[in-house]
Amino acid sequence: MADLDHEGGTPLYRQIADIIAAQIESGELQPDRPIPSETRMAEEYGVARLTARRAVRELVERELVYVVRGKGSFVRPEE
Amino acid sequence: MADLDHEGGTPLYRQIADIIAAQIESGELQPDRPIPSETRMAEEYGVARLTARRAVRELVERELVYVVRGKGSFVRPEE
DNA sequence: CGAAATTTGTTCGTATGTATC
DNA sequence: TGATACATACGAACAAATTTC
Repeated sequence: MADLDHEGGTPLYRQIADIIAAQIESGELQPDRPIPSETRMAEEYGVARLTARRAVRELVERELVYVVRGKGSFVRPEE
Repeated sequence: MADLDHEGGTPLYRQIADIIAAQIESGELQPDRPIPSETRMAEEYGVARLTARRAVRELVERELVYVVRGKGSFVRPEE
């Protein structure tokens, strides 16, 4: 699992964000349920925590995720 | 705010360092109080974090600032 | 009540690659 | 050729909120 392209074009954080986004849109990750923690994602995809963190930031900017400090990051429910 | 001269002569990092230095000398930034973080400065002046970092290095070389890893950069108190 | 574990938040430290002047 | 500057990425330290026991 979690084969990222370390070569050219797409940054790792965006690749990860795209994977999570797909899981949200497929319903694999459900509204108001947590997505994997930054630490978990870092392990999962073999990246640094900060890179996982950037992926989460991307998802927040895409309005797919909201974050609660000390608790986790969650799938944003539909309007 | 924070209009830097992207044209000729003075490097961006030195321009930023000069701005911070002026704020220190005016008392706007006080001894043992933090100066803006590298990330903050990067946003503020529209430069890369590494460029902000070079500005901080300049200030350290001028003995106006000291840096503590994981905490921040601070105005160096008078002798 | 408190201590520990988990999780996000923020900061500086470092390295590589690319582009521009 | 060298200095400047940007983007990405990993590492390390510290801080704060939350949960669990």
